[in-house]
Amino acid sequence: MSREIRRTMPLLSMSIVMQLTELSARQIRYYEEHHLIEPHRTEGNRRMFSLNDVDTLLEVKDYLEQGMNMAKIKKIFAKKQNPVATIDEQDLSDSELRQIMREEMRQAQRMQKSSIRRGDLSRFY
DNA sequence: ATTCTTACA
DNA sequence: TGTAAGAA
Repeated sequence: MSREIRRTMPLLSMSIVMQLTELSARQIRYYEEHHLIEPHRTEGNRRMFSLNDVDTLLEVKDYLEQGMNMAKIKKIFAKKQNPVATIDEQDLSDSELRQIMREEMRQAQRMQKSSIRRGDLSRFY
């Protein structure tokens, strides 16, 4: 199974993601409304999150804890998807840009160090 | 028992 | 953002 599939496969319930991220259901749903994540839905309309969703939420949480508002966070993710086209150099300040880069590094480390090994998910159930 | 949507002190 | 209400 490719790594891409493992990270996008929808397998985490709301309650589990709440524990993993320490965010409230209200917050998680709110960030979804703002298109920061797009969890899959089950037949019963329940949200199913992927490991990528969890990583994104953790990144959002970091920005939030540093006092950033939704507007700025949305710009950050927008730029992450479109690094060239609509770049307004004055959109984000230099200090904000540096802050973003720090989070990117932190994010990159999480991707490497915390690889989910066989059996690891069992403790969540 | 859990999660979903909608609405609001 | 929290929380309550009603539905699924």
